[in-house]
Amino acid sequence: MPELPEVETIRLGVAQRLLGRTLSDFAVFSARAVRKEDNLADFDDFVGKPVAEVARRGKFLWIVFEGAPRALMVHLGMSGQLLYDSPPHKHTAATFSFDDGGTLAFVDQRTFGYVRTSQLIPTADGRPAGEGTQRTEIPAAAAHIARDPLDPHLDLAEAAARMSRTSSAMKRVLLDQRFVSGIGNIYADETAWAAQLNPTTASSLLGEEELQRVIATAGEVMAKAVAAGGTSFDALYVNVEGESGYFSRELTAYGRAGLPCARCGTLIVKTVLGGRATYVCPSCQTTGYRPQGSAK
DNA sequence: CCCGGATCCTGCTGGC
DNA sequence: TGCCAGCAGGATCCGG
Repeated sequence: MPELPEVETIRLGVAQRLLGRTLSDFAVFSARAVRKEDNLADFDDFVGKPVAEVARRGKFLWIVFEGAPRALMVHLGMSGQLLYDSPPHKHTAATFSFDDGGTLAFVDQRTFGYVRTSQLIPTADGRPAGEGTQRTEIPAAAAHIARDPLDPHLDLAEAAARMSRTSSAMKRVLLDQRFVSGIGNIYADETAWAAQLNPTTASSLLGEEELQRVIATAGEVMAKAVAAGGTSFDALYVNVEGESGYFSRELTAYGRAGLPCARCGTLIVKTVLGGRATYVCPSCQTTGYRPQGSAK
C-alpha cells in the first residue's frame, strides 16, 4: 500500500495514540503475518512496558518499548493497515491492547505485510535511525534499508553517487530501497514527472548532480503528500483512525492515462516498466539529458 | 556482483 | 448475468 507518505501518516497516528501507553496484551490470528524468526516469547517481552517511540525509516515502521532490547517492527506490504479501535475485520492478523483500553489492530488483506520483533542495533553512521526517534539504534531487520529523502541525516551526495553507478532505468533505481527508501510506484512516477525525466532513462546517464536533484524532488513531492495525509483511492489506504488522505487530488502522472499533462497538455501515457504500471508525459518528460545542465 | 523477472496473496474490475 | 483474466501504493529471491 503504503509508500512513505502513507506510512508516515500512520506513524503519526500511532504515536498520538500509543506514546506512553503500556502494552497489556496481544493476540495473533494469522501465522503468516508474524515472521517465523519470532516466537511468541519475543512479543511477550513487550507486555507491561510503555511505548517510548514510534519510528520510521522509508516504509518500515517500528515501536520501541521502554527497556526492551528488541523493537516491534511492522511492514505494511501492499495492503497492510494499522487501525486503532476499529471493529473486528476479516483480515485482522494481530491485535495489541493497551492500558487505556484501546487496541491497535494489524489488518492485511493481501498478506504481504508482517509484524515481527527485531533486535535494535547501532546505526551504521551513528546518527538517529529515522523519523520519530532520537536513538542511534535501528531494528536489525531494517538496517539494510537506506535513509529516505525526508531524513535530515541522508547523505545526498553519497546516495546520488551510488545511483550513478547503476545502469538500470531511473525509476527502477528510485524503487530500490537500498539507494534511497520510501519511494513506491506512485511517488516514483510523480517524482519523474516533477523532475521532467523519462523514467526509462538509465540512472548512469544522469550524473550525480542531476540524481541529487531527483532525490530532492522526491522529497518535495512526498513532503506535500504527507501534508495531505497521504494518497487514498479507496478504503484500503487509510490512517489509524480509518480516514483517507487527499493527495490523490494532486497526482500529476500516476493513474492519469489519457488525461492531459498539467504542464504541457499532452496526454499522459501508461506503459510498463519493471513489471509496474508507469505513467509518463511523452512530451515533457525527456530522456534526462539537460543540454545546458551542470549535470556532467 | 549486477540485472531483470518471477513470486508470494486476496479481492475487485472490465471485457467477453 | 456470470465468469475469469488481469491488475493492485512491495520486497525478496533466483536464474542468467
